[in-house]
Amino acid sequence: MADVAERAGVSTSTVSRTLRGLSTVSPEVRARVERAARELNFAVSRQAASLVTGKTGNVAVLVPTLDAWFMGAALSSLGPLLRSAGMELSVYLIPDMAERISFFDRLPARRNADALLVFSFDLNDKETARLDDLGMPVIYVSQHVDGRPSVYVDDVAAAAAGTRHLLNLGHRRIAFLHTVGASGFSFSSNERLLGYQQALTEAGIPVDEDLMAGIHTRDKRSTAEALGNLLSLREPPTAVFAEQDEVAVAALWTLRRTRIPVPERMSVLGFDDQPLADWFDLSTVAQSPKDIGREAGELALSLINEPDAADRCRHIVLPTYVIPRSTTAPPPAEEGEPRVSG
Amino acid sequence: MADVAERAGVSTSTVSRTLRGLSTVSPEVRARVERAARELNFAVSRQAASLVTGKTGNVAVLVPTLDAWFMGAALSSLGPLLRSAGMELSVYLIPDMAERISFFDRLPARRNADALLVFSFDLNDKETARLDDLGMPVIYVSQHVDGRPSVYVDDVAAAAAGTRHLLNLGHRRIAFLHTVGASGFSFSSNERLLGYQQALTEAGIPVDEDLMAGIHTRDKRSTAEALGNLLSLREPPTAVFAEQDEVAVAALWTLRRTRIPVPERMSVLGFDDQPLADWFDLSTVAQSPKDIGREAGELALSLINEPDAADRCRHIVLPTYVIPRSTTAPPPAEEGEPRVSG
DNA sequence: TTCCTCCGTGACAGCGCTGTCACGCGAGGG
DNA sequence: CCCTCGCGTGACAGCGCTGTCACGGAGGAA
Repeated sequence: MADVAERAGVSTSTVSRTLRGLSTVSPEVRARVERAARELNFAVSRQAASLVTGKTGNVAVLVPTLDAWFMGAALSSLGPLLRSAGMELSVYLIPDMAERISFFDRLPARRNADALLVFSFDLNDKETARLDDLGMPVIYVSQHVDGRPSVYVDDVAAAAAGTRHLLNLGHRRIAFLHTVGASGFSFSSNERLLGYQQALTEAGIPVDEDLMAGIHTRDKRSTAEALGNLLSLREPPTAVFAEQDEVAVAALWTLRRTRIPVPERMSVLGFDDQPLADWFDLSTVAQSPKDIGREAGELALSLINEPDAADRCRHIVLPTYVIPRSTTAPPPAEEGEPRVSG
Repeated sequence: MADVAERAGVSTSTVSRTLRGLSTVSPEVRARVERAARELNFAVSRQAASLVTGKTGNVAVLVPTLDAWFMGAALSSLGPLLRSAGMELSVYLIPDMAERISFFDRLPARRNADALLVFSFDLNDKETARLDDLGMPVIYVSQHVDGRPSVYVDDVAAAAAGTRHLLNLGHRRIAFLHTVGASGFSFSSNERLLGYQQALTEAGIPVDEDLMAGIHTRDKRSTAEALGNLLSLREPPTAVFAEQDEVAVAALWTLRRTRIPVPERMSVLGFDDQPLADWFDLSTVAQSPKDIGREAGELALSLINEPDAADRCRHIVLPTYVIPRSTTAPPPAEEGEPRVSG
């Protein structure tokens, strides 16, 4: 910066003021400084600046994985948003328990970010408390914690809506494919199961353990086995509600293979509305990770700029939509007169 | 840090030495300092440290998107690797041309990272030159630039191998589904097309323009249209080689819908070996983004630690494998006596 | 004219660390 | 017994910025 100052014939103070866009610089000096900076290919050091201002210009995100569609989509809207606010994005990828423990033990994000976005973790109280004294705004994304800013969809309501869609079509035996062991999504997962159960109960249909199967994502055998079990029940289901589109598509594939016509003999409903769902014309419950990412980013920026604002613990709940495509229809006639609605 | 020093009854120098793990600290003092640091919940400020050392402790990655399977997988191995080396990961997401221009104009990564990994961009000479005087090692990933360190698979050879697999099965009319307009992957895309053409030429089969179709990913109609064209040719193909698994799966789905049996009437070969490919039992040409990410990360770390090492412009070429699954088989008999091999 | 104000600018301290150098002390050799 | 050596420690400057304050000069009010 001293070089720029010398070249422009001004002090470093003036260079600093110019480069930060402060208004108390005369246009002519400003032009000179900007030219000098460009000629010398100069960029201010964030490190040095942050040492003085206390702001790092960084936003950290804590994610369990980047493999999942949800993360990619959410970060795709978050990244450009932060950049346009002049912020950098630091990613802390915590794929397993060992990394998780080490993260919460050492909290490497401390002092190295102005805000932290925690994605899709099912944190325990101790971990949440640890984040509380991180000294920066912490925003919970795709999950919610009382008294802390959170951005999420209401998975319970969404799953209940999906279930009601099937109920309204006339289904009475509805299976639920529950994902287990997928790193980082147990929070949503549990809520979706709950929503399914709530909707059934509300409709006066008993929750049947036999109709709920645990699936290991990324293991296609697991889906085939679960479907095999369901199809060999004394009273098999007429519809399958999968907690994730990937699982729904795997189910679709298995069903087509065994020549069970979808949706004539079996309805299939997914959750998420990934591009995958559109390809397979899969009926699904849609959420928008792009919107979630954007809202979370905006909330982060607002909390950074005014840490004492009223929305210090605001909850932003984003909508979901049931999207009927070609894989859901009324059950076969012998199952009872189908009702037409929803 | 002064607080820790006071609490431990030592100087800040000693605290610094202890926390950096330097050996010239007596065990007893080390223990005292570590306890004090833990009690005060102290973490060193990277900003301040980097001001002195000139090292930021950051590795920046430049990516065109995070939606793609490739990026997620590559970063999944890169992230933990960097963390275990005590480095942070900064992501620069450049989804469109405007962001790209602005990135190369302002080079925000300058002075804020110790190395830059450029993923899957097809950079022009000017952009490459701009990165050259960034003052840090720049590693090209999933692409290659002469004289610069690069980590990639040989897409030409891989596509040629895939094509030969189909040729060896006896196919003579092989279509190629070429992806166009997918942000950030044009480099690989072009090389794969080239490999397809090379293998055909080598086998003495003329390259037929009619057999090469451009597909827009994430637009299922585009695949259906392309297949429609291919199936209505005077001499339709007996095999389809898609440059990406996603497109191959879309093709598979369209073919199953139209009751064209795969692989009996039509073979389908993908490229990438995403989890998707395994689900659909799709034959494919496999690459391993995890390995690519890991190699790139290791190369970055080694260039950071010894910038003048011999591998300043090393090219690391990772292997690919043709994985035959259930979607490739010899063509129908009327097409000529199938040869059995490959 | 004199005083005051205000705008644009420069000088300088200091943010929190690290690297260097100097110092004290006990051990070992002459 | 003295000198040297080396280990463990402390003092201090300085990394590249920003924020504060002081200062000079132009312009308006008294």
